[in-house]
Amino acid sequence: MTTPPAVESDLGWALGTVMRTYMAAANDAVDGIPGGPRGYQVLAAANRGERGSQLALAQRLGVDRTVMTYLLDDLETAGLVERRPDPADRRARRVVLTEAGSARLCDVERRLRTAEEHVLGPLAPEEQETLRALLRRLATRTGAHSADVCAVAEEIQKQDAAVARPSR
Amino acid sequence: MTTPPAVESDLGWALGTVMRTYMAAANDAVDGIPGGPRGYQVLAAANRGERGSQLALAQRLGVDRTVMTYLLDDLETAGLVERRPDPADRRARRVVLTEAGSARLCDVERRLRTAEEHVLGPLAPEEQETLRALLRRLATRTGAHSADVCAVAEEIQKQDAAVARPSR
DNA sequence: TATTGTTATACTCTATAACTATA
DNA sequence: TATAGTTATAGAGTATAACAATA
Repeated sequence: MTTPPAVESDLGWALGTVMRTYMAAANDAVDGIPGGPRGYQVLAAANRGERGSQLALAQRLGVDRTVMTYLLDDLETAGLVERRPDPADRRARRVVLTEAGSARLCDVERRLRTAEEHVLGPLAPEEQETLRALLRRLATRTGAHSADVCAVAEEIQKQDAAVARPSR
Repeated sequence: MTTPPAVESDLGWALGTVMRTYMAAANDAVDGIPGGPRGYQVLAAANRGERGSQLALAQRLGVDRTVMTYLLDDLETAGLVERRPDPADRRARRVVLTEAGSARLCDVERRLRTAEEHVLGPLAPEEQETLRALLRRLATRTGAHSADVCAVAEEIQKQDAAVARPSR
């Protein structure tokens, strides 16, 4: 009835707050890049030579494929990327970095490193590395089979049933 | 010129991916609550008895104060909270939980715990606790003086100058 | 004059559906 | 028939500005 034991790890609030702080810093760092942080991530993917389709790229960034079209339109207009026909599949396009895009990416990555250091600033260096590693593992794992939402829903319903039965 | 050393800790991508995964699970868990995850956080704040203004609450959640109005409208319509006049300041309103709101909050918190466990599932128990602790510290710290964006911008400009000078 | 909260309006972002061209 | 990509339209979410009440 009083304050409950400590339900308050409040992962949601912490994640959201850190995310907002990071987004504010990142938005500042990628200022001028069409599409903001996402535009940067497209540039980074193109630089890595990831030759997946636009669809695959969109899924990795967690956006709709139509959004990717607009994003690439803007990046192409800005002269940072080019869409070239894929010789293997004439439906698909390959996204490649222009020289200007490459230079811009290099510049932005430096700014982003600075921004990240500020966001993680409150933690000790080894703690920063721990956090990065944990988040990275979580992201790659959950990214792999991202449709576990169904499993969660099922388990919740099971619990609902279990709770509804005895205590009422 | 080749792949750079390892700029690829890619904090931004990892944070974004984990955030999306969590949001998907949380949206499911708070299904039915007006305003979704934010509605829940308002309930949780009200339950804690945080008697700050709507404005303060909005800032904590990182939303505009006008959004808070709509959010509270919906929560009040659903009979989960009430707006009562603040005796100390007749401009302000106090947000208090109704009995139904309290019950609903209890239910949702159980669902959220389950969802969180699934999101953090890929990590070992002690790693989960480490991640929670690190995020919490980061959130409270950065939340405290959240306007450090200016400091970041300044430092970036300094670096821009330093980079532009010698290598060009 | 500054601040809390509300309302109305406008804008941005995103998804939906329909279309073209390839496979 | 199914898929990659584009386009147009509609919708949700959000911010902006103007307002009333109070400090």
